[in-house]
Amino acid sequence: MPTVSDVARAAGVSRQTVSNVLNSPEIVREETRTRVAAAIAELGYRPHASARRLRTRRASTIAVRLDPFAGGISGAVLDRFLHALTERAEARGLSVMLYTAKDAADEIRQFQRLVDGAAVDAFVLASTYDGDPRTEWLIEHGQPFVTFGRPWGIADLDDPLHFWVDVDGRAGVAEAVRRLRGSGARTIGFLGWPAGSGTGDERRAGWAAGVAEGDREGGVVTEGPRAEPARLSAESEESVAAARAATRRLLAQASDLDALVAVSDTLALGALIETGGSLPVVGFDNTPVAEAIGFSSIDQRVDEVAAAALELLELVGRSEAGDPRSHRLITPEVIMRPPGPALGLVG
Amino acid sequence: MPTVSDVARAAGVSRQTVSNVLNSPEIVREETRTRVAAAIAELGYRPHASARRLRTRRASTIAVRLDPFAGGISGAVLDRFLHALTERAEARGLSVMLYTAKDAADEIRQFQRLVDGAAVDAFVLASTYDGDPRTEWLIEHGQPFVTFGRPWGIADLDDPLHFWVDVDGRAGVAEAVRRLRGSGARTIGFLGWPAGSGTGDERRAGWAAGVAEGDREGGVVTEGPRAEPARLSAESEESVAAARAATRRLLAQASDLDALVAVSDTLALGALIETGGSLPVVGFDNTPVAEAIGFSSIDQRVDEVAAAALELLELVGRSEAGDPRSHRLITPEVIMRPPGPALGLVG
DNA sequence: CTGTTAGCGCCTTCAG
DNA sequence: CTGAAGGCGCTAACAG
Repeated sequence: MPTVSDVARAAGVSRQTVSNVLNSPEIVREETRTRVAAAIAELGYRPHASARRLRTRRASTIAVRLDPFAGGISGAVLDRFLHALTERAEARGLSVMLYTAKDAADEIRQFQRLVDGAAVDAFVLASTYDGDPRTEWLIEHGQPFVTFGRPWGIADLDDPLHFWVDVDGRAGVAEAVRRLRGSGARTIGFLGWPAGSGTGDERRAGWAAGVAEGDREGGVVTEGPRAEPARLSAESEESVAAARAATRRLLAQASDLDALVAVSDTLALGALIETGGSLPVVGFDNTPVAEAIGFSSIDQRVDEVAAAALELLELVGRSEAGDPRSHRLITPEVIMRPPGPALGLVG
Repeated sequence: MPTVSDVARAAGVSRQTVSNVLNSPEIVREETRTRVAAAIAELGYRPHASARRLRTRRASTIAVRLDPFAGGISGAVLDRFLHALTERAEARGLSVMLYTAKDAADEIRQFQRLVDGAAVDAFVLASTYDGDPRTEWLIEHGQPFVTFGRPWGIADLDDPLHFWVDVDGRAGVAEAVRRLRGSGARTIGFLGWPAGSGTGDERRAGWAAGVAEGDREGGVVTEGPRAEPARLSAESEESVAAARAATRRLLAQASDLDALVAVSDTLALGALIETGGSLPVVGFDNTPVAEAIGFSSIDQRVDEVAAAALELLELVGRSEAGDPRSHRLITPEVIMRPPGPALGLVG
């Protein structure tokens, strides 16, 4: 492989000029630049990434953790995010490197390894939780990072050192309720996870807000039964079987249900199976199953998330306290699919 | 960060000795080794990956293409493979780097980029096809690679330069037929892709073999109707809707069907929906959907595939013509799940 | 704008 | 077994 020296010799300039043409072309005279470019093309020169890394002390690589495949229908969201991230990163001249970890402590050891070896110069984390030691470590060690998922500690939400992107589940679910009402549904239930998961609580709040909004519009008093959503909501673990049971409970306590919003496609599927498709159900994540079976779902728009994450990475370190640019909330998209016939569970 | 020189000074040895302790500890005297190790631990020294790469001209990194998310239920298999690969690679001191490509030509450009930049020193390709230009390029340029998927050109199957791992779909489907028969089914149909896809044809062949085997055991003459499988087989595109239509056709021409094997979980799902769960159906890929809904499926054992792929990578270049070690066929696992009630489509 | 000088941290000679 | 040089390919500083 030719090196900068070869190119320099061929173009009749110094090595440094070649380097300039590649890294700061604007400071090189037009004529010289084209001559060098010609030599580069002719020799088929390609910069040697390792050498550049050693010199610049930057890897132009971001690390992403790949969990040991949790399974479940919704596990695929992170994979989709990864696809999107890889594509966007490439466009910015960044590479994506993967690592795995058993737990947070193990992951921190991986941080050490990757940082010390200068293999990587930024991290993208998913699935953050309250008091996450990983973000603490990264902040403490001055490592640039972005999380997909907001920090769930209240005080951290505006931490200018914590750059995050998240999907506004609350807005998404509220919009789904609106859409269901638009197509005639009046009593809309919710199938959620047990309280305590930040994500799930947000989505439930979105449903409650959507229902309250409908009640106001419909002239229902705030104390009325439809404005008290507890009766219309049930909790379930993330499994189809549990979702079926929860749906049964829900129908028992609210036989007037017109439609359901579920916190995940897994739960939505359970509800669909249990009801035989007689009720419109909206899931969350717009997984391949939703598409295959043909039920409505809320898409996280991982593509936007990936783009935002990379934008934020560029700001890391340059942000002031309270800078709103240190985080980004993406509004998901409600994908409505015609109910009933497409499902084929009833007929 | 401390460097080898710092460690050497602290331990009172030369830089080279430190390097030896790290790379070929057996040639260093025990006592020196422990002294150096102590210095390493005390200073918190970590080798600098970029510097090492520059010197050794090896990246210890393998590249994997991440497709722009094809969607579909079965797309997840590659993701699962990626998870497994990352884990296994890490254990061997290798990193996994991702790239994307629009088409084969684009992918070859990526090869160029990654190879010339010395960012990567081996490739793992998935979804190979007959006359794949990618493998040709890699062989021509002496780049180590393994494919997940056998080369579908007949002449290439034993090419000692083409290292591949694949899942034995034929054996898997034959075993599924056997298992269905074991639980009482006598007339077992097949729902496949249109002929021409290597993978699909193999799976169909496995079904035909399994049926013929059952006929022999049952004392049926080879010319009998059950030994002529055409009637029991239908073709469908990879979509739930198409699978439902194909299932209808199949039932029309073979109303005596006891069970079905499908070439994919998508088609299996279509068959299940169409039959309302009244027939046992075995899918392929053991996707989360199969697990969630509870139907049987054939698992590709991506973990074994990943392990085999990495083993093969170590052999690349050292293999002689006809060396059977240049490829590996993994037998998939048939996961039987109790039918009917778990599905909940009927009751 | 261009050229010169000096390493980045490591490992592979080659002598001791 | 250990130590002394040299250089992988690149770019940050400076001097012209």
